[in-house]
Amino acid sequence: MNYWLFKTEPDVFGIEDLAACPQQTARWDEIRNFQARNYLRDRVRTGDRVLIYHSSCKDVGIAGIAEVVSDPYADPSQFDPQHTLFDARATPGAPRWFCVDVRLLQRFARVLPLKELKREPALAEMVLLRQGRLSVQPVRPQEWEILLSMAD
DNA sequence: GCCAACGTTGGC
DNA sequence: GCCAACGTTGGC
Repeated sequence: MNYWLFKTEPDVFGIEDLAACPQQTARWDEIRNFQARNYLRDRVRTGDRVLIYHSSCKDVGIAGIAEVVSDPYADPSQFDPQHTLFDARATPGAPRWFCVDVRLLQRFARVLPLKELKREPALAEMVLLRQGRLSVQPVRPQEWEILLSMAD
């Protein structure tokens, strides 16, 4: 079982939107970055745990945790000519982009601010703090534990 | 809205 | 394959 951090813009789809979905479950799709795609396709599996991270918004930080409830499958949006993320180079036999389904496990009482993560020495090696612009990224088990204790 | 960082594209 | 130009992400 692996740990991940998924970024989302809450103005588009945030943790409150996930909470409002049937079974608090939604498709995590529209990933169009190769590094993120490779993690999704090759490493993310049913049962993995995910930090839901809110970006480009007022309260930037970790909003809660979710569980991956499907193995990766072809992101349907790549095949839809009406979709802004339609990819003419993708076919059902050779999809280029992938998604998974996630189910909300816990919405934190408060969004754990990015500012606090930056202050915590034990989190200095987090991918989130080391590399920008990666919407699906691995989280180390020890980082996961620290983050959950910080959220209490 | 600014702008730094970084990914992608395309000419050569 | 290099690298400049361009586009996007994302914090502030």
